[in-house]
Amino acid sequence: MDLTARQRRMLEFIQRHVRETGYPPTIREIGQEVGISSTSVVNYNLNVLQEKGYIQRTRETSRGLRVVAPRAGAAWHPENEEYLVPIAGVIAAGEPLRLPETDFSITDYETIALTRDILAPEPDLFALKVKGESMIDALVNDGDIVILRRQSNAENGDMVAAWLIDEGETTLKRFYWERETNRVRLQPANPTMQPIFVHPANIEIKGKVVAVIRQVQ
Amino acid sequence: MDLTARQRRMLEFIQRHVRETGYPPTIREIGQEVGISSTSVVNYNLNVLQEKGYIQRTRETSRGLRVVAPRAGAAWHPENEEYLVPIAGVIAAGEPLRLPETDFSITDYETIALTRDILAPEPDLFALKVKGESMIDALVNDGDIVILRRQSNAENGDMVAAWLIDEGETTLKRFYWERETNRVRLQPANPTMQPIFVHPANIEIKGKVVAVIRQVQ
DNA sequence: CTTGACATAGAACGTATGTTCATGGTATAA
DNA sequence: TTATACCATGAACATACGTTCTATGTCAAG
Repeated sequence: MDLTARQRRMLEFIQRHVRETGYPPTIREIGQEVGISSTSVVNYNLNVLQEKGYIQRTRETSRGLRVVAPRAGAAWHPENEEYLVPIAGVIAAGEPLRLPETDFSITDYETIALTRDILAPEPDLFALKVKGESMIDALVNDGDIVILRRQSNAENGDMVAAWLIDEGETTLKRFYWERETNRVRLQPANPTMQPIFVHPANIEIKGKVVAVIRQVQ
Repeated sequence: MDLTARQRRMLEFIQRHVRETGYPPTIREIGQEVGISSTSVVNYNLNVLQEKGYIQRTRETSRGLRVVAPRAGAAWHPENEEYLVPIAGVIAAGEPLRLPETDFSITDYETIALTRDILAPEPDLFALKVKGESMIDALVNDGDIVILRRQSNAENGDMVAAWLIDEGETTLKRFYWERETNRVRLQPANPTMQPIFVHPANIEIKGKVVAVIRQVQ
């Protein structure tokens, strides 16, 4: 499912052209940029890009192109600065955090649009809606939306969404591995609250929190 | 510098078309949408729109259109979903909240771009950066960005930014006026914390909190 | 070697689409 | 009234642009 160098250049040029002019390039413009003299070759490669899911085409329509989600996670709207993050589900203290095994694409989920001012776009972003008031110690309340980067490990100080296996609990805390005692300290964001300590084998990290959005009332 | 109803519909259709398909419409597509049978009329009105600064055109280019900002200082660019909110300053417990007397424009301040998914755009929105950990009872921490609507009154249940005159303190709390005792209860968002009670004359409401954005780490 | 899948080139074709022109209606001001 | 600016119509035209067809080259599998 990989792209050839040519196809990658074509894809990047299409995105750049849309960003700079406001409309997609023609077959001939793409050919000129990438160094293809034949329109049929460009057309052929555009069809390949479409089959691989990178673009959508509209038949017999000039500039009938659009770049769609190139891969799972965050996806750009080429025409503007904002981008989409899939809302993968709900996070609640008592429930396991069930995420799709494979990469999930924005086409399968509700999404929330973010801007670069809020968070730099990157692959593997997803969002969760908070249910219940159990995350208040992380300064996160019912209804808040947390944006996470999918990863299964963490560095000290990261705010992570983790599943505590023995307790059967999902939690949002700052992660600190204490080497000397080989235990993990999970520190609430609220400095007035006490940390909890768990064994490294008892924790399953689901992702790193990179932003929180609260819509008041 | 005003637009006719037709021109406004054309502009809106162009924006919608770009948003939905990824490329601008043709002259004929615009005509069909707006109810103009003649391509020259559409062309004529497109030129008017261009002269008035609402769009840019590229000659002899199919779909060579782009919607641009209708005028400098406008709060949002019609071609994308995002819009700008001025960051008016800093909010901290110990400091008075000094806001400009007159309406302030985004040209005079740093801004943060938001999307409609986060908050519906409206006039009189502004943002404040939180300094210090004194607002933790409102589930707002150092570095968070709160989005407010400028208003000097509040309804019961609103989360407001208020200045407590006697105490010389700024605070973020939910506002409840208790008619029987004629006092105002300011309720922390964190349900484990206790409310405070103030006399109505002792409170100066600066705005209503409509969203909170946290960039973690 | 032959076969077939894949990538490329060039040219011819049809149509989608912007441009232009001749014409006319409706206002408002002189 | 006449003049003028503005807004609209429909048709003809030129070309920008997607589609298709034939031909060629490469490479791995049989």
